[in-house]
Parts: sequence; structure tokens; C-alpha cells
Amino acid sequence: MATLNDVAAEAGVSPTAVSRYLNNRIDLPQATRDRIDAAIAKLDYRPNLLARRLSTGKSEAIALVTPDIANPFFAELAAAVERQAHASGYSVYITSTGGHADAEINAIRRMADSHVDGLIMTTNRVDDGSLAGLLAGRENVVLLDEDIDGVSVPRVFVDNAEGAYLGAKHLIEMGHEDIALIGGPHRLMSVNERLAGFTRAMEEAGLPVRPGWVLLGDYTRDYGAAAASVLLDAVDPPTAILACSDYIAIGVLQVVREHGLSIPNDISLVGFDDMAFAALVDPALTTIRQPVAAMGELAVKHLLALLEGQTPPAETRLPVELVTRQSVAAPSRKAQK
Amino acid sequence: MATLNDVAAEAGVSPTAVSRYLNNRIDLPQATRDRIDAAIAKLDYRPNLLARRLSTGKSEAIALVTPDIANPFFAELAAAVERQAHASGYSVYITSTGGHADAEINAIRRMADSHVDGLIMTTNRVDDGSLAGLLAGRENVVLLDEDIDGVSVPRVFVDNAEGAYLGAKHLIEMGHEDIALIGGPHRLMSVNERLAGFTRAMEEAGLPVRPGWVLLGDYTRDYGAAAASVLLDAVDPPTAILACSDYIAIGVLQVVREHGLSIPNDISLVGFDDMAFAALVDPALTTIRQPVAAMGELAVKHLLALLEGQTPPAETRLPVELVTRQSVAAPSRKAQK
DNA sequence: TATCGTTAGTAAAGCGCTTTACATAGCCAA
DNA sequence: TTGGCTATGTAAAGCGCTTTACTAACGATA
Repeated sequence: MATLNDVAAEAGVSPTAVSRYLNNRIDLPQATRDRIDAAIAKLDYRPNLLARRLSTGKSEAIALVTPDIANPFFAELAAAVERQAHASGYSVYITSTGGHADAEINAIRRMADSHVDGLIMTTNRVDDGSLAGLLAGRENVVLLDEDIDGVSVPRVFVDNAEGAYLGAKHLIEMGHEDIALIGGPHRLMSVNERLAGFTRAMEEAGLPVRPGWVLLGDYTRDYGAAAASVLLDAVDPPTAILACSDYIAIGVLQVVREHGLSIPNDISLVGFDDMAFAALVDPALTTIRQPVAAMGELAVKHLLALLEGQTPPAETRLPVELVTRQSVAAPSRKAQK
Repeated sequence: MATLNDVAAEAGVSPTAVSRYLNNRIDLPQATRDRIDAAIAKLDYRPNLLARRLSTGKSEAIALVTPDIANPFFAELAAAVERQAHASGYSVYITSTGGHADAEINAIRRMADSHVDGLIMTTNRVDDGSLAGLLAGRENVVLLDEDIDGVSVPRVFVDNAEGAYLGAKHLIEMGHEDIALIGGPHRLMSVNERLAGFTRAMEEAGLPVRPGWVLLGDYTRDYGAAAASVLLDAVDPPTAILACSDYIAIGVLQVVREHGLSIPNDISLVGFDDMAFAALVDPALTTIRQPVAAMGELAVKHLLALLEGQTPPAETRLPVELVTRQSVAAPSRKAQK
């Protein structure tokens, strides 16, 4: 590989001149510029980014730490982040952690070691304080999708409460009164908020939130299946289920089918996320759509603002919307009560 | 951030000693080691990877260039690559190109500039020679999933022909004779091979491959829908369709439904890939499973072997398998012929 | 003609690390 | 006593770039 020195020698100027010329820090006469350009072309010179980064301390790159890149939600988020970052001339380094605390810590460490300019952090765990400790006081971090307690960096979330409220209200308007909620990990921000939205919708309708019908566990298909089993095996199962993620909804779907019941005839189901497969399952899933692309874009914009010394909003809430498909119908067993 | 020099000063030794100690290039007495360890702990020293990389010319990192990280197939591939690379102490830099030639070239360039040790390349386009030119002669590249003409680096593919053969044979064994194939881009290796496997199965059964029933276009849902429309609108539509990707199959599914027909009663359908959603659609998709995790792992292993000066196999073919679900049945209209 | 301001550059240090070549002290054997 | 070995290090250059401070030459001005 040709170096800056090679170019300088070829062009008959000093390396300083070439460097400053390439960085627009000097005005050179046309003749000199031509010589340098010619030398660069002839030698096929490409600057060594490592050297530049070491020298300047800037990398024009950001990191995205994500629990699982194979999860469509995070994959789409990553795609959006990448798109927006590239548009601004930044590279993105993506790491997935499998949702393990130590992997998250390692990822953050490694990112810091690789000297990226900033970090967009997504997690799906409740932090025990170690992440907060690592991230505290940093001026180049944005939290996306999920909160980490005790970290005061800019955050980009969706309106979780509103989403659950919309979902529950839709079920109520369809005539349901016996509605269960299956949520993600206990104490996770999004779960708290969705539970709150659900509760508000129920209270507004004068309906009770039965403790046994609020099941919190994981944003996974397996947990959805387990929770659905619990609900369906009870003496008086609910007529509708609000699942706090489409993954959970898929698990519910499977168990409902295994019980010989039908969605939406016997049980109505609302999901959350509107992942790509939500429209493809049987029946197509009514769900709460998150604006994934907007989330990724905004996180990048806020991070870059941060890097430029500006002060983006401490917290942004993006709107969600109800997407009605085929998994909700009026309750059939109402008379049985 | 504390530097190596700070540590050396704190420990009362030379930077050289610290560097060599940390890299296991020197045997120091216990007392000295303890002093260095104490200094590192006290200063919370973390080596500057940029500096190390600049100095050694090695990065302990590889790049993965992929068409679209939001596509579940590539997302799972990426997850597998990451898992395997991390297990070997390597970082992975993922870029998605949107399947555009210039984006691919930029990505490869940028990756080279970032001085990764090696590159795993996946594409879903037919190269016009520009990629081949960039990659030619490189000793640190592995091609994964899809071929690039004229590039002689190690390659990791699946047995595409066998996959299509299995799918077609399954349909034939179920009694189908009128079978169409919907494939990806014309001239793409995987498409050629799947077409060949399909043809072999048909010929072995003494069945004709009707030119009008071989539609090549794109590995997308939209193309699947378009191709299915063409097939169904013809005077004598096929009784079965072999789709060369699950995405295509989804498009077919949708159009079949729109035509008021049922899968598998009116039309049987076999997909390819076994993406996560294949089991979730209605009806659950019979498809050819690609061993995505193994593909990712093997690509990393071969790349690392390459970096260590070994010579991995020029081409590896991983086996695929037929996963039977609900989208195939015996043809109902046989008598009508 | 001495001074000043431009123009068109350059020399050298530094980013934080690695590595090659060399140095010193102590000890042992001949 | 001397020569050589081992153990325990160190000095300095270099990776490729940026940046700060400086300078030489030239024309214009007082």
C-alpha cells in the first residue's frame, strides 16, 4: 500500500502539504494540486484510517450494541441505524450480545477500545447496575428502545403505554371484558409501561385487571407458549390476550391451536411490534406497530448531535399505531359467563 | 485514558518491558510482574487497539459484507459468523449493502481501509466483474452462500442442486406432474444450480420441464407474487410450485389466496431456506432447510485458516434437508387432465 | 531600500503501541 | 581471574497520519 509519504515524494512536496491538502487545511496553487492528484491516482493511494484515527482521536464510526441481530426487530433497527449513519458519513460497528450481561459489558468495552466516536445501546434485560456504571457520565451514548436505570444519556423510545392502551382498547371495543396480558421481563421499562397502558384502558372501561391474568416473563415465543398454557388451563380462561411482543403472540398462537381452540373465534389476540412475520402467520396478527426505521434514524441523529456538542432531547417518544388484521373478533363465549 | 507509558512509569520499568510482558514475549520475575499488574489495576489501563493495530498491522477483526441485515437469512448468517468469530477472539464488522453494486464496492473498500484481517463476502447479485476485480488475488477473503465469477478464494455454499432435487422429488412422489419453478435472478449460481436439480428430478421421473413454467427473477416476495400470477392466470396452471426461496413462497401464498385457491388443496408449494417464519405461515411451509449456523461457522473457520497461512478447501458444500410441513398434498385435479 | 504581508510551503513532534537490537549485573566454570 | 552465560531488562526506531510552529521567497508599500 502506498503511503502519504510515497505520494509526497512522487508529487515532489512534503507529506505535510499532502495531508493538509487532503484535509482542506491549505490552499495550494492549481499546479501543485494537479501534481498531488496525479500522484494519488498513479499510486492508487488510500489513506490509512487506523493511522488517521490514532492521530486525530476521531473515527467517524459509531457502535451499535444489540441483544440479538438474528431477531427481526433488532435486525431492522440495525438496518435503519446503518442507513442513517452511512448517510452522514459514519461507519457502524454492530455487536450482538445474546442478551447476556457480561457479553454486553464486553461489547461496550471492546467498542470503547476500538475508539468509536459514539455508541447506540439497545438491551432487553434489566440492568443490575453494571451497565449503568459503564455508561454513566458518557457524552457519546444514546439509549434506544429500552431504558437502563440510572443512565442519563439521550434516549429514544416508543410510546409503550399508548401502544398497550390502543391494543387493550381495541379488544374492549370489540366486546371483550376478560383480557389477559402477557409481558416481557418483570421491571423492564417497556413492560412496566405496557402494563400501565393496559391497566389504564381496563380502568377506563371499568374492567378489573385480574392479577392472575397478568403474566410477566420474557419477550420470547417460549414464554408466550408457557403463559398461554397457564391461562388456557385455568377454569375460566380469558377471551382475549394482549401479548407484549409478536414473538410472545406466536407462542400463544401455537398453544391455542394445540388446545384445539381457534383464533379469533375462541380467543382474540393482539401482538406488539409488527415484525415482518406478523402479517404472515395464521391468522394474520393484529398488532401494535413500532416505527422501527424512525427509531434507528433518530437514535443516530441524536448521537451525532451529541458528538457535535449539541444537546438533543433527553427523551424522545415515537408514536405507535394499531394495525388490525385477523386475530381479533368479538367474544363468542360471553353468554357463558 | 492511561497509556502504556503511564503504566511503565507507575511500575518503575520501561514501556518496552510492559509491552513485552503483556504480550508474553518476556519472562519477568514475580516481583516485577506484580508491580506491573498493580500499576495496570491502579490506572485502569486498557491498551489502545488502534495503536496496536497500526503498529502490528493485525487487527484481530474480520468484516462481513451482506446484502441486507434485515433479511432473516442474512441476519442469522451474521449471528452465526459473529458467534464463531468471537469464540476465536475476533471482532466482526458487519455492513449491509442493499444489494447495490456500488455499495458493495464501497463496503469492501471501507473494510480494507479499516484494516480488518479478513473478509467474508455474501452477495445476491450477479457480478459484472467489478467485485471480481476488487477481490481477485486476495488471500484473506471467503465467499459465502453465493458465488462471484472469476474469484478464486475459498467458498462455502450449500448443495443447491440437491435441495431443489429433494423438493421436486417430494412433489413428484406426492403425485404431481405439472410442476413449476420460481427462481431468483437469472444466472446467479444458486439459481442455476437449483434449476439444474429441479430439472434432474423431473427428467428422472420422465416429466417435462416446460419453459413457461420456469420463471426466474428475484429472491423476493414481490417477484414470487408476480410469477405466481403469471402461472395461475394461464389456461392450465401447474398443480405444484417449487419456490427457490421462502420469500418467493410467501408471495406465491398470497397470490394463490387472492385467486380464491387453497394451498395445499389446489396448489402444492415448496419453499427454500427454512427461514424462521416458514413454520409460522398458513399453511406451514414445506421447505428446504439451509444449515445457516454451520455455514457461518465454516466460513469463519476457513477464513481464519487462511489467515494462518493454511489452505482451506477451495469449495465446501453443506447439505440441505427437506422439512415437510403442510403446504404439500397430492394433486386434486389430476383427473381433469 | 527597508518593511510588511502574502503565498507556498516545510520540519518535527506526537498519537500509543511493538520490536529489534543492545546493555548491565550477577554468577559460575575453567 | 577471566570469559561466558543467564536473567533482567532498556533505548530507539517505526507504524502512517495530523498539526503546530516555523520559514523562504516574492511583491507591494512607505
